[in-house]
Amino acid sequence: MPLFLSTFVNKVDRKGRVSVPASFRAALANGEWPGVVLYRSPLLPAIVGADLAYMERHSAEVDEVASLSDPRQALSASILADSRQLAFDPEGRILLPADLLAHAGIDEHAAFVGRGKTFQIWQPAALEAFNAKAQALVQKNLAQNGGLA
Amino acid sequence: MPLFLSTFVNKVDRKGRVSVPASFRAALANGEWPGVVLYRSPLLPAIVGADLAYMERHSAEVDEVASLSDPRQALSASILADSRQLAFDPEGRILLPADLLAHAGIDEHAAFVGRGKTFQIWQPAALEAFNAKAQALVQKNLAQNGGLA
DNA sequence: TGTAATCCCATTGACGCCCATAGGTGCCCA
DNA sequence: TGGGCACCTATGGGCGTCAATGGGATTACA
Repeated sequence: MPLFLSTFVNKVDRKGRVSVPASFRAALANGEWPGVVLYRSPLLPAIVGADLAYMERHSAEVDEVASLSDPRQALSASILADSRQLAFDPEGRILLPADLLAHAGIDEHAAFVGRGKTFQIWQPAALEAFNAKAQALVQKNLAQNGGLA
Repeated sequence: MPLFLSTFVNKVDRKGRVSVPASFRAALANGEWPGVVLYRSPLLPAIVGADLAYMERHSAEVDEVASLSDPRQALSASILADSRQLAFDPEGRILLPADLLAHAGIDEHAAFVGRGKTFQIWQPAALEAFNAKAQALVQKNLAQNGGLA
């Protein structure tokens, strides 16, 4: 099981290529296949990254019939359909598809954000705004509960 | 076990041929036989694609006697009866039978949709409509549960 | 003998591979 | 303990290869 930590901002070159942070590559390398799976987050303006094993778990949930009635299956199915398998080039880069770039609003730079078993790719400014909101929410919650983190 | 991911739209040429996406061909190649099995989806206006091993699993469910009383067996039996085995041509294309095309309403373009252990072939506009509905269902559910995907 | 399916060849455009450079960091050795 | 060096990561660009597509020719079947 991979573990994605920390945040890295890398450049998107003219061809749409980005270096995947070396530590993320190392986490992905545990699997059999040298690459990553990406799909558009259903709720956020971000791209989600995971390894093949993660997709296989989704695959196990999708069954011949159901799907339409069961929201959980519908989610897994739509993720499978939306995802793409991207291999690393010899330098550890991937080519980001145009529609994924559009979904996240990414142009010059891409921010890789570790989220544990998966990671996300954001447009840096959008990430900053999202983080600020998340911060505020956390602060408010801690104040209410008097918790010390 | 193959893993079909992502969505690809390919052209149907004048002769009724379509290129099967290279990554799907790779997933199918794990099996012994260079081709694919197709049948009409019982629920959706789409064609279902799978490998031979998948059909063998259906075959195992169907018993000489029973069938009609058990809905699951009945489904497997009808799928086996409706399915056909199509070989790739040297370029990796298949010739889509006319009745399958009619069932899915496919004319100019065919959308190959990964669903994990199987895939589907749709008429692109119909797929878009279906995806929109599935999206709405997913959104509603995620919003309610506060999940972050 | 006509219709249809399969094979073969050609084209093109995208993608993956190779090379080269730079900057930064950590390591080794004096 | 300080300096120098080597490696690794991130980046840019040119080129070859393969996937997708079109069309013609040959073969198989009715």
